[in-house]
Amino acid sequence: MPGRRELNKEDKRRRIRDAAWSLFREHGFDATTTRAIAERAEIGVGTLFLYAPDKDALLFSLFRDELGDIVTKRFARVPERALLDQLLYVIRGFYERYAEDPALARRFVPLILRLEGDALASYAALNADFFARVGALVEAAKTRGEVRADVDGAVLGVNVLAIYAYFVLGWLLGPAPRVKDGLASLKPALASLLDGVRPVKAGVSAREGRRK
Amino acid sequence: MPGRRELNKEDKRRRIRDAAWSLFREHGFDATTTRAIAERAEIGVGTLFLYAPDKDALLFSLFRDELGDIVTKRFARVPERALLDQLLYVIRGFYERYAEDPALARRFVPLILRLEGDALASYAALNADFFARVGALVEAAKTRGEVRADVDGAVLGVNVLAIYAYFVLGWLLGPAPRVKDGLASLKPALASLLDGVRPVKAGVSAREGRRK
DNA sequence: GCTCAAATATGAGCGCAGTCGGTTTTCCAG
DNA sequence: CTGGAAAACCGACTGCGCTCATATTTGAGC
Repeated sequence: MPGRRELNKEDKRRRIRDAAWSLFREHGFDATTTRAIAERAEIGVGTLFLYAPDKDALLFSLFRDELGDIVTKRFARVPERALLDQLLYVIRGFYERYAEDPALARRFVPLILRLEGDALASYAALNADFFARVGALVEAAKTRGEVRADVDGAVLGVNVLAIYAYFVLGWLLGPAPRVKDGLASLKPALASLLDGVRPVKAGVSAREGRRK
Repeated sequence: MPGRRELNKEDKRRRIRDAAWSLFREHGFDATTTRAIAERAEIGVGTLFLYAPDKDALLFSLFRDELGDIVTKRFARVPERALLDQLLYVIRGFYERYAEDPALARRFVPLILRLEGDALASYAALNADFFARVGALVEAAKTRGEVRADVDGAVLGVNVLAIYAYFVLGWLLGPAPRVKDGLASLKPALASLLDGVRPVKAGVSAREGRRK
């Protein structure tokens, strides 16, 4: 049962998030001062740093929360189609979000490589959730006969994320990333990964089977 | 013919490099102030920023130069053995260097994702040089019959770097990276990549051929 | 050797992120 | 309702990265 204290904190958290997103969008990450964020959120500077250990961590948590929401929402509405299409449906959510704020996204991604302690743990949890959900899709695909029964869903999840990460990185670092282009280059790579786990029909290799 | 002006600049560059490495090693990147670097290099703070656009760029250029040297030196002494061993000989140079300063290396790697302008160009040049040298090794391996004649050496170079990057990243982000562990996990991945380009002997697949 | 413009060097100063000792708000036991 | 402890908040302050107006050094032309 949340008391006044917890409600106030929740409200401040919301105001900080809104203030930070709007200012980062208006002026960019570097040109936005922590004072300006505090002012728009109607709190003192000192208070801001009670809610985020530093400015980088603030940006990181903004994106991490949204990516978490995207995972939840997209997996809840996964289309009843082939595994590849299901994966692309989820991943499209990431691409669309990044494309909304490409400059901020470019600032966000390198932060992942510098995570430590709690922030690392929270990101790892997000990743683990993603793996598990991909694993569930893979299991369902097995019952449909799209994937060999002996494939480990969790391992496949890791591979999917690795390939996604590699492509989204190249896409983000390039000039003016467009969702369409990003998905177009990712799709064949994922398709090739999934080809490797398709059940092999007698006398026909997985790759040839797909071409039919 | 270098005049006094050029000699002075070269000397300052050297002093800055030495001062920065020693201080970064002693106190870490964040705890080292630009004032301290300038003082140990016996120059003014303002002068330091004539030689590096900012503190991050300074760390970046230190590592980039050393990695460039490693590429040159290691490729000059590549052993006359199988392609995989040659690649691992070169890459071991990177692992050993990173292992010397793991904390600084962790700070360095994310900087690569934020490169722009001249710094990006200089890093791209380093990469291109690496690809070309790997390409030369691949060509030599072709004449020895280790690699199929139709394989594009440059493309293989890109793949080698991609796999290396993936593994070195995971290794660096883990606790207390040891050279032995890093190479042990990288080796099978590279071996698998090279298996894919081995000449196929009649009636024996590349992978089975390797197992003999 | 002297002159002077261009190149190079300098450190006081500025704006920022982040801290910390003091203040206010919240909660609950009595 | 009240006392007081704990939690939350605050903004003046600190120390840092980086700038820029000024000073110094260099070397070509004479």
